[in-house]
Amino acid sequence: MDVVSSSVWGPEPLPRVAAPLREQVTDRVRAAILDLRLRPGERLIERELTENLGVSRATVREVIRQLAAEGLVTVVPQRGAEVTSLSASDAADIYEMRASLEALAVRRFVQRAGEDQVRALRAAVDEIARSAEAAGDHLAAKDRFYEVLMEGSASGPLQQTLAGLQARVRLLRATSLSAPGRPTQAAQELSAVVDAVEARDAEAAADACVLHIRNAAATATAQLTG
Amino acid sequence: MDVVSSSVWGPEPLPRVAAPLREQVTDRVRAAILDLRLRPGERLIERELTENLGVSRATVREVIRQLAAEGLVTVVPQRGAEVTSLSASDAADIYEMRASLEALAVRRFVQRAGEDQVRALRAAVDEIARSAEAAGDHLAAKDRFYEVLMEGSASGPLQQTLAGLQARVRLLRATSLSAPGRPTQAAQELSAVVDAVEARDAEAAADACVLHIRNAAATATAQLTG
DNA sequence: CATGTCTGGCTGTCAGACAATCGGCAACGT
DNA sequence: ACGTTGCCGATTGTCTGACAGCCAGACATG
Repeated sequence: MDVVSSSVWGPEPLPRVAAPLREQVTDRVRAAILDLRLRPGERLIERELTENLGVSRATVREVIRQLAAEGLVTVVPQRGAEVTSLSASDAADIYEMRASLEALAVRRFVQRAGEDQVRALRAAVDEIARSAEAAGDHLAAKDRFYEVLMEGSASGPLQQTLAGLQARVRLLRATSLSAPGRPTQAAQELSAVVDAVEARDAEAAADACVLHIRNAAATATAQLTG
Repeated sequence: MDVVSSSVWGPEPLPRVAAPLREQVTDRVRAAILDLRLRPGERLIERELTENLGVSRATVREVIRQLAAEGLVTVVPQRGAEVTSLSASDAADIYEMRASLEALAVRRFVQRAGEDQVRALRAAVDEIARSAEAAGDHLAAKDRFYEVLMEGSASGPLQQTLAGLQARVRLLRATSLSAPGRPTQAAQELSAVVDAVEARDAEAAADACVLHIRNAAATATAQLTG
């Protein structure tokens, strides 16, 4: 057998150490939007970005196109880009899609994930519960949960789409979500999902997942329309 | 009342006569990909595009980012863009997502569409059946069907996502899909969907829709793996 | 035959420039 | 005082030209 084969160097074509500048910039701006350092409705002026990021306008424009395609910014012709602010009906759309697609992802997780991945999922949900009581980093905990879920279930297109939906949901946090007591309830709902996963019951897991997102959507839209 | 109000100029904010150059170019390239004049795997060289389309490289690059985000082209760092060629598992992913999301759209169509829209849907499916027998323009007929469906059901994000999935499915046509007799069967399946819609039975319609896409996926993957 | 080396073809990124367009503001006439 | 009109600055849309860096394949070499 060839000396340079197998998994000596790790599989696959090298993690591409130095990402293209354009992607680094994209990540930074996306992070700024998701952290609400750039608030929905706020305009993104090309010249400002070139200055603050130290890249040329051409690069900035490519980045904006990228984020626009992800739905995080909206470009108004002849006026430029601004951080997307979602309408109530957009929000409803997004939550419905998430319900459908995450149910799909969960079903797959049940079918394809190994024991260790299930344990990791349980650990993640425990972490969420803990951060719901004490004031831990709730956000990071939830991210961790979805990270495990995705790794064990989604490939390619599904993962990409779900990531996009998650990101859009975060935009809604601008209008402060999470009613009192919601975090704890959310943790319980997710725990129910993992219960079903551990029992290897795909349909029950999917249903629990749908329920969770429906509830999340309910409190969200309550805030939006209220 | 204001002289310049009402429907003298037609309603709504003007169909935007002159779209930004970048969008015209995007549409053209996308069309070329969807018509398979650019085949999956084919490289898109920036200089060639600038010459053939008569626009600058900067513009071409923005267009490429856009199409990359839509999943129609894949950019390999330091090598450039090529028309996406889908793996079997990608295809499976996409069909599963379509099943989930179109079921969603159909449910909504039942709830929200008016009688005239239901009639339009029936007309569209009849047209598909006709073009399945005689060698009519099968493609256009199916497009028409989805056009009606989308108009009556989807708003914003859902519509955009589904359009993206449809487009990706078309990429698979490169590896010639449609087994013998498939078009006729597809027409029957879609007819079943409309039957349920006419009966205003949302769940039945959604189920019929899922069935249709599962069958489409089956013949598609049969071709891909075989 | 295996190993270096070179070179052309592209991409990644930049700077600078110019026209077209939008939005607001101020001058204007009534 | 108030609605119009016309102008100006701020920004986007697009083009040109340039240069470094990377990749693959041709070529030369031992």
